Amino acid sequence: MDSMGIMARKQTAADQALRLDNQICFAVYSTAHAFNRVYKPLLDRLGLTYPQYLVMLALWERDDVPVKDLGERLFLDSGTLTPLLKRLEAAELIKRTRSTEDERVVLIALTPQGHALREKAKAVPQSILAASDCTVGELLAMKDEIVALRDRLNAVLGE
Amino acid sequence: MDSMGIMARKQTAADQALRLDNQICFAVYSTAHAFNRVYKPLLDRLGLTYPQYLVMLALWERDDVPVKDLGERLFLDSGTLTPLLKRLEAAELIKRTRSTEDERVVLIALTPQGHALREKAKAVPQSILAASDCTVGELLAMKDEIVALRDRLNAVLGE
DNA sequence: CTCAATTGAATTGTGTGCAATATAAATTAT
DNA sequence: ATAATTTATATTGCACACAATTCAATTGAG
Repeated sequence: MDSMGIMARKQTAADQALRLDNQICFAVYSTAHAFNRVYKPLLDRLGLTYPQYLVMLALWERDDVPVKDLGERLFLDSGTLTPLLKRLEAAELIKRTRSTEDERVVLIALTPQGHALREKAKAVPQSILAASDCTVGELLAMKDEIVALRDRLNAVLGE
Repeated sequence: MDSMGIMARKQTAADQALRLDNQICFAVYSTAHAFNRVYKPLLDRLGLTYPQYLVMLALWERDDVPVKDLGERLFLDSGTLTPLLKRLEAAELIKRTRSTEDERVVLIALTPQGHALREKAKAVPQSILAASDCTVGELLAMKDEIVALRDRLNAVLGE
């Protein structure tokens, strides 16, 4: 109790930094969850989870790619992607085939159903935009800032 | 192939919105993971995972609270918190006791070790700040924007 | 006062996320 | 050409995250 009294008198910068409200990181973390919850009912209709949706977005842009490529684009590793991709294959949205050129490589290709799902997915971003209650311009500006932050963090991780 | 040719000619707004790079949501999602990876080595020294660290931050601010309270502050439910809190109890950082007033309520209190860990944790925010390579002002501004977005998303979820 | 409805935690089941390890294929170095 | 190293994916184990369910305790309407 004595030390608490002393602490209360000198609130250091370190103390302030430990406040939950001050942490950008918690802001990002909790916003990611909020997005996930908004996406859930929309993606349920497509039979996808949010990470699966991200994989499909990546594949709709470029198809017939190694797992490695997908991992680099989504910042995910094989421990995450392998089971996820097996579920997408079980749902017959993708096909996994080992490359003949390099037997280590597994190529991910969309099935006709996988391609077709893109049309149903087109409605999703609009609903998200509505839920965010922002203009496209505001969201894009914020996105650019966040991506810049992410890239700096990833740069530190790569030594 | 024919339909692809037609698609290429008329790139609609819906097509653009499905691009991975354009999704603020992916920006938030991937930044949360990047933060997690930066935090990992720092929190390993405290013996905490990132969600456990968030719980400790919350408890360092206010102690002796029901699980429900923690859940509301962190946007997490009992399915996530119950096992996490059991691990913190096993690590002797917190104590879980059923309230005598309302037997349904489980109160979470810090142990002396739990309180003590706060001192070691003070170094963490500084390291994160350094990794983010931003000024405090920039981070706070970005944090406020992201929190505003999160709150709007959560508002939609609450009907 | 009583019994149905509500509430707070815990449990169960599914799906990430990642570290650590394993394995097989390809590359390089000798 | 063969051993050592590197590379791409898979596996295992642990820790979230959340929907759905369960269960006990409390509240509230009649």
